[in-house]
Amino acid sequence: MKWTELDENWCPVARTLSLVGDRWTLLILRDCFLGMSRFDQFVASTGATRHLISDRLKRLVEAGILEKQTYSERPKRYEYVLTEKGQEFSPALMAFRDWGKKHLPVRRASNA
Amino acid sequence: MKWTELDENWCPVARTLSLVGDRWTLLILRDCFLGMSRFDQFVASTGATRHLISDRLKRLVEAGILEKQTYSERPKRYEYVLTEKGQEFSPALMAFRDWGKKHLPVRRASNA
DNA sequence: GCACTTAAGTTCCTATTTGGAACTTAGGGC
DNA sequence: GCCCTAAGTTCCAAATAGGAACTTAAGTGC
Repeated sequence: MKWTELDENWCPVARTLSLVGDRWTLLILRDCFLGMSRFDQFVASTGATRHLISDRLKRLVEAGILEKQTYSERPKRYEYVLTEKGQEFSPALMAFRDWGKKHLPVRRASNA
Repeated sequence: MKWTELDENWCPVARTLSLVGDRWTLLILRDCFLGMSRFDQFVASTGATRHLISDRLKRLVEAGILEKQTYSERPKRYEYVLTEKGQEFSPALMAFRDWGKKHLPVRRASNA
């Protein structure tokens, strides 16, 4: 089964995963909650390839989780902002954050 | 960047994703919360290949999220159960479920 | 008015992962 | 013996991801 086929699954968790069940997608959403909105910010922050960021942003816009807005007409420049639907994803990221803080502490002292 | 390189990231969300930021991994966890524990159950329920299930179960056990237990000595048979660390992942799945129920309703009447 | 820089992508090619089906191992049931 | 179950593993083709360079449309300095 392909993961995109999960979109009509009986289970709401599976349907959610068909949209965001992907490491880079979730990292992009994390960045949005941290206030980022531009292509190159996502590339730099996630460490994913431009290719991947491009693809994932498209999916997120199609899904109505992000909205592509023009912030400069000449030259044409865009940014991606969370829709209300996207905003409502925050409890999931909070849960990930809390679990990570508790169960996956960084072993290095203070490097970053 | 490979996703496994996220494990020492400064961000707890990223570190969490390095373990479970994968559609099949999260579906396996969902199944665990639904009471499933056996290899073939995961295969049937998720629709992933045996190959993938095998790989993801290994990772989850290594990460201490699932525990591999013998439920039959002869023939050797195993099952996978959530550790406490794994149990504590439930808020994240709840958040996914709630978001999916609200924003991704199934369009078909009642097929499954 | 040419070279350099920025932002947002796209393209190309290689490398890694995934998908699908068959095979394996160790018994049990008839 | 022959088929069945459970938990994997193996093999090969297909899809996806990684890396780096290229594109487009300006703006900046000189």
